[in-house]
Amino acid sequence: MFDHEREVIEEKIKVFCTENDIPLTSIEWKPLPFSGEWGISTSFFQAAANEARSGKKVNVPQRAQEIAEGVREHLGTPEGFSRVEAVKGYLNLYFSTAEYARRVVETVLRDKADFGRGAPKGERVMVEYAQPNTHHSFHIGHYRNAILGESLARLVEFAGFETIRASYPGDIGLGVITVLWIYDKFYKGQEPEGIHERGQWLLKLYVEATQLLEPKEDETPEARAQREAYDAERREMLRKWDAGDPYVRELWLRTREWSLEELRAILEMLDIHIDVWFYESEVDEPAKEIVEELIARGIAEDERPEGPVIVRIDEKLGLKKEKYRTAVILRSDGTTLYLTKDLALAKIKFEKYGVDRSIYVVDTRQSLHFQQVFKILELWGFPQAEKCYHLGYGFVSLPEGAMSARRGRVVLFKDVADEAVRRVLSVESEKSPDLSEEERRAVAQKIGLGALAYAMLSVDNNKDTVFDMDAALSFEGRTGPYIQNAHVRAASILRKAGPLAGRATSRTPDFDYNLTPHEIRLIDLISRFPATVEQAAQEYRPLVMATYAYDLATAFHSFYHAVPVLQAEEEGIRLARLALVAAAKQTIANALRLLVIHAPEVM
RNA sequence: GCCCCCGUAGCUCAAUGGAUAGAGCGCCUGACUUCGAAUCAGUAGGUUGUGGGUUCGAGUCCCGCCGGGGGCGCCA
Repeated sequence: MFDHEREVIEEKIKVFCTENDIPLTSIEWKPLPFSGEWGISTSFFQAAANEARSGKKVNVPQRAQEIAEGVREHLGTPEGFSRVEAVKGYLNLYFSTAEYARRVVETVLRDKADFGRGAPKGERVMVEYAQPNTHHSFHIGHYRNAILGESLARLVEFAGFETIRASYPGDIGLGVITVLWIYDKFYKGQEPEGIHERGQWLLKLYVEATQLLEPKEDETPEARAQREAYDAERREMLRKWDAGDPYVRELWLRTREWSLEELRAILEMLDIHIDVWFYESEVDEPAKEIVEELIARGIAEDERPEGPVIVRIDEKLGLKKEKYRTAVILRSDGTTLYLTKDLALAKIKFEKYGVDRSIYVVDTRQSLHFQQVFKILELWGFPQAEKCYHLGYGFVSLPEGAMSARRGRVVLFKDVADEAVRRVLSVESEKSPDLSEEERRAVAQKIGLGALAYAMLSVDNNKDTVFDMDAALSFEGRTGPYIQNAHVRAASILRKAGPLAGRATSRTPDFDYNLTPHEIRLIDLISRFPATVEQAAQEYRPLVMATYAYDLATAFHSFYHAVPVLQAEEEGIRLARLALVAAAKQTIANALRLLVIHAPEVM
């Protein structure tokens, strides 16, 4: 945000170093650790170390300090800065707060929802997430995936990438057929009312079917014969699906739609809007063609009929140790695999959608799978392969152990969301008694889902988590509602200010009074928002934004308590602080938006 | 056997190779006749699993070891 000032100073530092024969390599700026003042900082350890390496006998920390002092004298006090100091090898430049504060607030109030948006990057990125299997129900693990993917999509989009959101439901496979089988055999014609009821019912059928089809200990010969007969029926159904049997296909499409309806309803609730839907079943045929091409080009080896079609990735790359191993891309019976379909899908993404970089938000347990996909794409000759990225995340387990759809041991997202709303409502009636019933529900949903989203996004993605309802739905401390509350408090002040708020925001007031450290801290954080967006997007890490949003909210809450706004003595100060409150509110809202969390006016 | 991830306060987690390793929860102390207490201010709590190495500087990078989790030719 202060690039120009920085460049001017960098130029001067370079001149000083050249004149004094100091081997400066690069200048890197960091925000000054906050201690009541606000500014930027750089250090000279690198330059001093360079001298040491070139043979001069120097003590690096001492020499760094000498250089810093030299630079300080050379710079004097540049335009726009209040003071410059050299401490322990660091050069610290403190901003003249009045001018900088005004500039920050003015920028935010001018750009509004666009404050922090990066310049167009000229690249198209596709983020693939929301890949639940159909004929199941959406559980809390799927939720982590969806919220992580959506936050990432919003981040890269806001940072300046043209962004396409893709969903890839697994709509076929033995698990799906298992549900079709039991439905057709025992429940034909039944259909619960209600989108979520219907979706969840499919999961119940799956659990029941699994029990019927799983071998038991000490099973009687009759039971065993029964089970094997069931299994034969199931396999026959899979064969029929594969052969395009009209009856099985119709049944499959109809029940699949029940799942997809539920998925769409949940995504809608989460404010997620998918641009492109890929279905596993649709890439099956293209996948087969790809195998032929890879064989023809000598990348894959056909061991049929004795074995499958494979790619010896390590061998092709000339690696001695096993790393990517050998991947099977076609079963010996000619059917495709997960990997085959991902190859086909990647080709479609590159060629049909023209994506330059491709991000896969998928469980970290599949990291070998994706490494294999990316390496095969590379061997195949796609230049985009190096810009493919697997954003893995740790799986979500329950206090009683891993979730298991087969055993029906899952925590459904819908149940958690409902519970979240209930809990918010119970505290809300006392917090804001004036709301209408309708408003109250709408707000409760925003707060409940905000708590949930923040609980997911505030943990580094590669860590496994145990889902704890009480922790995830906590509203106090480092949580979504804490941040939302800062936004609400800002909104409240602006409402109470009446016409004064309009005056404060239409023409940015001056900040030429003695700012408190609370105000400076707040402005400091606001000014860091654009760089934070860039960093989070560059590193594909929503956590960076989650941490920032909390820090910003903390700064606002502290400011709120310590610094009077409407009660400030002079009108000039009132106006300036009102403008600052408006800027803080806007920045909090922008940050929350990137975390897929609503910023309500009241709560 | 090989590969990947993790190990930081009692618990859950942060920390582009930089200044005194930070938050939340929990514990204890204070602050609502005052812009909304889902808040704030403060106390206590650490040999960053361990042994080496690189570096002016290591929680962070490299190597070994210990502990936990995940993955590895026809599941997804």
